[in-house]
Amino acid sequence: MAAERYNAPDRERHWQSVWREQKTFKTRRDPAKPKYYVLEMFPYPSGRVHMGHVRNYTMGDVVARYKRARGFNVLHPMGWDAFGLPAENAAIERGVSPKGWTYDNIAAMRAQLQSLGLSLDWSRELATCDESYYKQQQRLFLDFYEKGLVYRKKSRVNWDPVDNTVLANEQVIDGRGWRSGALVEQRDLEQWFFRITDYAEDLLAGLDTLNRWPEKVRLMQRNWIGKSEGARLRFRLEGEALPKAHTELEIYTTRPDTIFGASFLAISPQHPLAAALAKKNKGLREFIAECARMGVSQEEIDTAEKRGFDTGLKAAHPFRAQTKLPVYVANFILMEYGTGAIFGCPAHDQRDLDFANKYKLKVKPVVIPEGEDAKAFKVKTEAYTGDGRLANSSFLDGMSVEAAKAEVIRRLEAKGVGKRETNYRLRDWGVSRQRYWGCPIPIIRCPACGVVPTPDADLPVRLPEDVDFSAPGNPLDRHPTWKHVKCPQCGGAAQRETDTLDTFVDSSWYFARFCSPEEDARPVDPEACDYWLPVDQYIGGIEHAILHLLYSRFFTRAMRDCGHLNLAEPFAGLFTQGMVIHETYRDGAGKWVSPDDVRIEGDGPTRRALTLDGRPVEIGPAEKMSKSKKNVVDPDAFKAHYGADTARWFVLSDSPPERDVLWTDDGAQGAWRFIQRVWRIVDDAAEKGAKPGAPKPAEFSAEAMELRRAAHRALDKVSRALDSLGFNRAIAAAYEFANAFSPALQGKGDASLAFALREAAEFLTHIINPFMPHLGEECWSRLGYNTLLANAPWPEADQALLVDDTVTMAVQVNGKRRDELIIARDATKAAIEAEALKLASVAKAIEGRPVKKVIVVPQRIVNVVA
RNA sequence: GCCCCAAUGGCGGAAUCGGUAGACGCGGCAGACUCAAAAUCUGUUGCCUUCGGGCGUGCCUGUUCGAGUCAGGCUUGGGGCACCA
Repeated sequence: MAAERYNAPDRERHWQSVWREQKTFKTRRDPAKPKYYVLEMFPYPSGRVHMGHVRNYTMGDVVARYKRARGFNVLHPMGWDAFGLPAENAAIERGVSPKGWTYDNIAAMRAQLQSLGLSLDWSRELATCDESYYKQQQRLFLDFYEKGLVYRKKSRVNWDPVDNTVLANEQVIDGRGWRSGALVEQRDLEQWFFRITDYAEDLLAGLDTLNRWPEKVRLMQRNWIGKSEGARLRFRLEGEALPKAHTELEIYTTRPDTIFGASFLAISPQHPLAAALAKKNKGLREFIAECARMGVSQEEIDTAEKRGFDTGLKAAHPFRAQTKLPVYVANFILMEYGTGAIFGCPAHDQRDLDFANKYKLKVKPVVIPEGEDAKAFKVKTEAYTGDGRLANSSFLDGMSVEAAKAEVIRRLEAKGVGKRETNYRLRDWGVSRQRYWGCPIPIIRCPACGVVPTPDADLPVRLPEDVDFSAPGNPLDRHPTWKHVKCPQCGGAAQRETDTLDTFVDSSWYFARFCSPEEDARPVDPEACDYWLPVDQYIGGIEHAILHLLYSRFFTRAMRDCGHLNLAEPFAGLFTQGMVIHETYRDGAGKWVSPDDVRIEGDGPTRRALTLDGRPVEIGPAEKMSKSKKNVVDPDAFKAHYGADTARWFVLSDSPPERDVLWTDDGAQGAWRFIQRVWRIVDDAAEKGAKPGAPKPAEFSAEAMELRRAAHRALDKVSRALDSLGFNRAIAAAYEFANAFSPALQGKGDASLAFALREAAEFLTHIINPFMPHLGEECWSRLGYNTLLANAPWPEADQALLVDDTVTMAVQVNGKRRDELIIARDATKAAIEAEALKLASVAKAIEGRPVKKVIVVPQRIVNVVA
């Protein structure tokens, strides 16, 4: 009887309802089983699931289902990164409430994700905008405050004039806001900060332990933390204009060895000394104002000239008091790094050299490259930053750079004018946002008592829902009553903090909350976290390599230090997945055209695209699917026709998961054909094969043996591929295995073949199941089981069946392949050599020359050297 | 400018250790089934060739019996950081 076509959409609805009714994926703590926590970065509830989501969540689901079959107690939860600007923009543009808009989107996306058949424990679902979630986040904020990890300071901030909010340094990309793309301005504002810099060294050292993270991400974090080792030292200042409070100037350098090459000092325009001097110096005032106007865009920084203003002050060299160095205010010195002041050594630093050349300052080489003469070595326009020997440097002469650094620091410390210091590029994390749709900062400011934490009994500090978005700025600040409260300490009139927390705070601990989402008395249940954490496999986009992953690492440490958790690193394994891309199309007028409105004709060089009514379309490069370029394939429409399994299978086939995958209609068709093929194979094998639990025959026919070998080999290959997240390789092995069924299904086998057919069909079902779980259940059922495949253990491959009795070895002559040799697996080297030399093809290639040597690598290769 | 990664047929990509390059998929070609189409199945598919063979993993050197894989030097593409002292 011919199999009916597999009706994917229908069967998928069926199996999803079975899983839901049986609560198949509800997870409980079970100390008897090894745990495995697999997590995909939770989505922002934009309202629609796109193919990128499908790929991301399918990867996690394959891992979750595979580990589950392998006997692990798997935690695989889902939630929503639900605070953020789009909800406010929707409120402004369409007059809807941010809360209503967000929860509607969540409902829509939940339904879409559920139709993908993901093995998620939906009972743990959370949204960061849930009161139950942000209540705990407010507790954490206050715990951090208590612990000294939160502080308030007036600071120069990155202000996004489009989104009307402050951005963290991490959120400024090329001088523009990461969301709005607007040119970022500098403003002075009172802001809340997390002391992430307290953990700079620990965050850096911890990277070395993360051996299941991509090296690329670790490197990016290492660079971001930006450790540099050097020295801080004080110069005595003199000069008529010298303000009383500034008789000394502290600078930071990573090259203390070049101290004798110093020819000037330079301070930032924002340095307190500059401000003090400017009070009595109009020219300097103007210079500083000019520097402040300088843009922060990439282009402006690149083209900006090194400029300085001579303050007239002189600084005494710490080791040569008679040497007086001029002190400049210079536009290239950052107040935020080191001490906001440097000594300039033009010979060995390019910026210092450019500056010195402009202002005709001395350029004295003090590090001489190997093989150069100290007297003859000159630096003109290229600074020498390499290694060498010290010269023109008093007590340092002849030393290596390393030795000189140590010696200078030793002497500075002995004189009490300097010390060794390590600096980090990493700055504290500014978390205040002047926005409505975020977690309120649970702080009250009282004119009498100052900063007062909101008492625990008053948490959560709820967001008011009667807010007005008609004017720009923060609706919380404008709200008639919300911010007015009584001071919890003195009872007097006080005000709430009206800023909300950066949404990156929300995503910095959600992975821990998933371990005990019902917990109300505290942010997390430490016992639950001890069992589930760390996340064993975290999966998400490379775009979070720095921000989210660094913040989460910081949060885990801070939570540990507040007694909530017992670990430092939240994510033991990290995988960054590639995007789903699609060709782009444009019509004659240059307008983007959707793939749905394009017909492709021809192939290779003659391949061309036309609109449905026959007008020519230009084919552009494959790019990330985006609405603006119209190159999107809608998962819902695709699923309705081909089912979720087809989409799941296709987005993981072809390309390695860390790389982009190109969506093509032909490729998707291929996945669809394969689903039908698996169904036919299993249906056929269920018909012709043995019944479930049939005894294993004592003898197998050659045909049966071949199928069994293919089955066990495929199982082994897929298992190993999945262990290393090689989804595309696992899929290739599945295809290869499916190809092996043909001979067995065509012939009229004996009982041993019937057994082999059942075994192979079961293996195929197990193998495809993590990718196509609905088809998996359908096949499992067709094979005669009334249990769920989702609960069935992964089969074990029989090692004895993985190897053949004979092997095919390549035979080379002088490194060139000339022939093959089929020989017993356990043949001795001598036997292999003898057989190889008997080959006519070998004799021919040798052309009568004497054989000098024969290299035999058993089971692999023979190389005859003549 | 500094740092990192990649490059394999018409296309996406395979190739635990240095050991038969091109698994698997897509596309192409040929055939079977069919009145025909769809669907399915079978075979074939790196390039050149005087049919002996020759050449092939971005380019050039090197190490080795043997290099996609290791080393040195380039080229091109992608990514990260960037006035960080």
